[in-house]
Amino acid sequence: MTQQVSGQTFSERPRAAVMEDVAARAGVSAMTVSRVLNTPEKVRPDTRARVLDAVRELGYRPNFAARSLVTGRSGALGVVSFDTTLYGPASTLHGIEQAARTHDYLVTIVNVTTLNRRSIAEAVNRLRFQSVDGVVIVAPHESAADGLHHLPPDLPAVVVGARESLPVPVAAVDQAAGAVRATRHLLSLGHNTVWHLSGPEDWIDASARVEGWRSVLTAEGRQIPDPLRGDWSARSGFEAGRQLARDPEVTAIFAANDHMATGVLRALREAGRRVPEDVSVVGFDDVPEAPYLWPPLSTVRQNFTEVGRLAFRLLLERIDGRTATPHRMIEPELVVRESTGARPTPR
Amino acid sequence: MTQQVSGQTFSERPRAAVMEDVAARAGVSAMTVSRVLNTPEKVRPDTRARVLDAVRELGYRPNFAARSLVTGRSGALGVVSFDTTLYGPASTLHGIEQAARTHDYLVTIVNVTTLNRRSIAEAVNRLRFQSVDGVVIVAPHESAADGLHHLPPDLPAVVVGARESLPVPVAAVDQAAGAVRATRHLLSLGHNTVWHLSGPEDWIDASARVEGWRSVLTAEGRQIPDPLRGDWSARSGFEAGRQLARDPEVTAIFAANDHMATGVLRALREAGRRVPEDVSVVGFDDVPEAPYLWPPLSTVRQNFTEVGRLAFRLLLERIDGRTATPHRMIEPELVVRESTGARPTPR
DNA sequence: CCCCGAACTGTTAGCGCAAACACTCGGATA
DNA sequence: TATCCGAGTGTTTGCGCTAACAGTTCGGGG
Repeated sequence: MTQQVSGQTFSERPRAAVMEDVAARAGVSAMTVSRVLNTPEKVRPDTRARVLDAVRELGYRPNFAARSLVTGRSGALGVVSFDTTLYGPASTLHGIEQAARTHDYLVTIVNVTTLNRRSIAEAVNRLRFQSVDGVVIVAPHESAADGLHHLPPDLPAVVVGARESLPVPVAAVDQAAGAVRATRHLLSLGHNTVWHLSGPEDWIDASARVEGWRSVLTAEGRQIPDPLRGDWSARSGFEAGRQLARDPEVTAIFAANDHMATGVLRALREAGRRVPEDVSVVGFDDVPEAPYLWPPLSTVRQNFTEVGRLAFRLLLERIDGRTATPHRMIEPELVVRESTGARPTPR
Repeated sequence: MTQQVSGQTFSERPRAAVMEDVAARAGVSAMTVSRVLNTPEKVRPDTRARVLDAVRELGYRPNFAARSLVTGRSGALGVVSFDTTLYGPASTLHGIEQAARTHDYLVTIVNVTTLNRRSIAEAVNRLRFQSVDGVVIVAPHESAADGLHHLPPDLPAVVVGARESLPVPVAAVDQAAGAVRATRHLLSLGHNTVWHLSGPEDWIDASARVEGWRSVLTAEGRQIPDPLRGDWSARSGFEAGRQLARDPEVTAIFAANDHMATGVLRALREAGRRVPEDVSVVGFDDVPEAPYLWPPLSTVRQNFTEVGRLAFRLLLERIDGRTATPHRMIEPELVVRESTGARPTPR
């Protein structure tokens, strides 16, 4: 059955080696090869060596589909995320992937455009049928909660960034604590109160930051201005900033993320209000460019990479059947730069 | 084994339905179910409807592992990327994932910390081990070229952002063309020449932008200043900006990305040089916050999402055995905002 | 010297699906 | 009327692997 001219009819290359080929070459049964690969300690050292030689010589790689069909395991993890172009989710994903890689897991991602019960179920199902061993769900929206309460009970899952206690472990940054730090910092500089530009309504991080900010003002007996609402974008920060710039009472602004703070900075400039001489501004996230804005932005740093690592650790505990820590918080850190200063002395 | 009320979202059933269950419910054989799913036109409409009803009622989803075992396909794609927290790679990944999802492909990612022959081979092998149907390699480094020339010939692959012609299809943005546009724009505003802050040495995008910039200056017979070198970060932009601010000759700066441009803007401010009255600045990328910097940054927009989509399309052609377009360029677009203006009239 | 169990290796079966082939049946064809 | 045809469906088989169980070997205790 010689192959003649090209024709590309059938690959002239011999088929990829399968377990049986390795077994034949090593003079053992396929089962022994399987054992060498999965439970090497149960095979006599010299047999093991012979098998491993054969594996190497044939360039054998086990067929993932076959293994996964019979074991129900895949060595892959699923990540359901909302929008991986945002700085936070992208960094979290990166942290998860990094941790997974060092433990020989692969990461499969599914982005969803909306977070609700149906979209989460659908994404999880897609992953489940790819036989992932577990899923991490990055769910920064309040509206995701419903979906998170109805995850399939037999699939190890971990949630990143959810608020309340769930039937699954949660890894999150303590948003409220970050907001508390930002607000206290501004008050400590002498400002009478702090205006807040919050994130969009449905976001957990946004409302947690509002709560942290409000709690400090309440505790200190300060006036609590109505928070303005943005959508995380620099554009919305700019618009809110224009509004705030008009009010001479405003001397301290806490923006719920750095991009909005960027817009606020610009709006203040354009309105002729100097930062930090006239108005102090604090952001949230500590995006890489924050130190190089003008002026360098004081902000609250969230260690997303750490969150990703934590999420992976929790998931691994789940997969291995160890009882997992139910809820773990990572503390954010206030980073003071030059966008915050003492309250201007009233003339 | 009665089902309780249940919110249809996930089956409480101990075992998920398999094809045989669907077949039994529809009163047909498993093979017919398989045909309904794969080649519906070969099944009589009423039979097809009965089967689809059964599929819906049982919440049946085919088992990927089993299908993949028999077809040799997995419905998963691999993406090898360098650093998915950078804006460009993250957006590209997002574009790939989006395109893949609409075609019912899943995306598995592997990040590498360095791009060389070994790391690429290693990443590709990990993916291959998972039986991905093909891989997209996002390889923005010159040093990746070696690895890209030695990809396994039997695995469909596509490269994003490589420069030269490779044995595999390439999807890329025409970086040089973008640089040409930015440089021409500045010259057309009356500047005598344009200073360039480039990206790090090993990056293809960086050197392509240098070439585009240099070619325009050469063609127009302008003085060609030594380009400064940054590392994409706002920090490096800031440092370069301080240096440039000292030289009164400098009236036009083309920074190789927006983050560096952000740093340049700040350095110029601090040195008391106004933008755009004294110095014009152009960036590259059009990051979301670019319109909200102060002043709004003129820049070159790269449509990363489109690149991702293109890469997926090329890969799909490869997988399906159609002859793929070897090299496809996407044109970047100059976006003029307020950081560029006429050359200051020399006193 | 035999029996027994631990350590190792082999055999059988089947995971869920689709390719290949076999069958059925009604209508068109000669 | 006998035959063919082909659309529609069923049956068999095996993809490559591992779980479960069945042998085999070997050394030590009775």
